[in-house]
Amino acid sequence: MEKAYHSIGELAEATDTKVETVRYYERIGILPAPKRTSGNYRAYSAGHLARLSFIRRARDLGFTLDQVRALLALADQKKQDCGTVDALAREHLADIDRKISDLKALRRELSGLIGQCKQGTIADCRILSALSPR
Amino acid sequence: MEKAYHSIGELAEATDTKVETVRYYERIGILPAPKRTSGNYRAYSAGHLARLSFIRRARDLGFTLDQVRALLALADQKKQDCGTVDALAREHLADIDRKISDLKALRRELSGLIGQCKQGTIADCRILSALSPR
DNA sequence: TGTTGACCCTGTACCGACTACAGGGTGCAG
DNA sequence: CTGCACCCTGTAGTCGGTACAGGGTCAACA
Repeated sequence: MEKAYHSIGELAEATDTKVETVRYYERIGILPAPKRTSGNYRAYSAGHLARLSFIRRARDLGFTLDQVRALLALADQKKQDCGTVDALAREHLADIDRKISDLKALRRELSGLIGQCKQGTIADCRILSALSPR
Repeated sequence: MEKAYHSIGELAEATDTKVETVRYYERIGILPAPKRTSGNYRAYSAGHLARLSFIRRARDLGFTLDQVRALLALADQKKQDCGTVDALAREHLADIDRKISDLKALRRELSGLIGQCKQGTIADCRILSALSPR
């Protein structure tokens, strides 16, 4: 049988989170405060583990904590249609696409600059002049 | 003839920066404090404009303020070989490549989830279950 | 039984790179 | 001379944590 409760350290390790971060999530109200042991240690249930896993995974996917809050709120009130969730994800995908194309533009620009300074002095460094006011 | 001095608002507009950000740059010592008018307004020279343009452009390209500081220090002490600058840029390019591939992986994952929830209820939403503990 | 040492507690301050006021002063046009 | 846009300083807030300081708890081992 599974252990009924987990310490904060176990929870943190299981979800690849720092202990301080778990406490931070509790403080900002995204992870409910668990029961305490007689020694005042936090005692987390499987539900806490599930919720923290959800939060971490969504964070890994780049959702902000506010978006995670929204997703959790939706998940909590079941029986609604999940178009809202889909819309949230689509919006997020559009953000990601924007970032990717920005980074690609940046990459092109920067890689064009590299390797042009092999023996020059700062005075005629192409990277610095590319960054200088046009 | 060009105007000799610029107000903080003009400088900000010319470099697409917020006025508060310009003051912030001065406070952290990356943009030198300009002369003041009799009314205690900041009066920026063309040199300030050039330096701020440099900072903003480097920031747009994703350099941190610390990296910008390093670039400015190099640019200031001319006549050195610019291999250092080149190395800094190469390092940065590697960062960009990492970011791009991370985002692409994320994109794949997220776009696989989207569009699977057309008529379901939250109870069987694939996005939510993909986020739930495995 | 006593003492290590790993873990836990609270509270607060800090990070980067800004952003947003509050509460006041300046400068110019009508 | 009044109104308004702009400027000043100083401080606090944003996001998502991270890093202590200064203590308490617990289990194992001598």
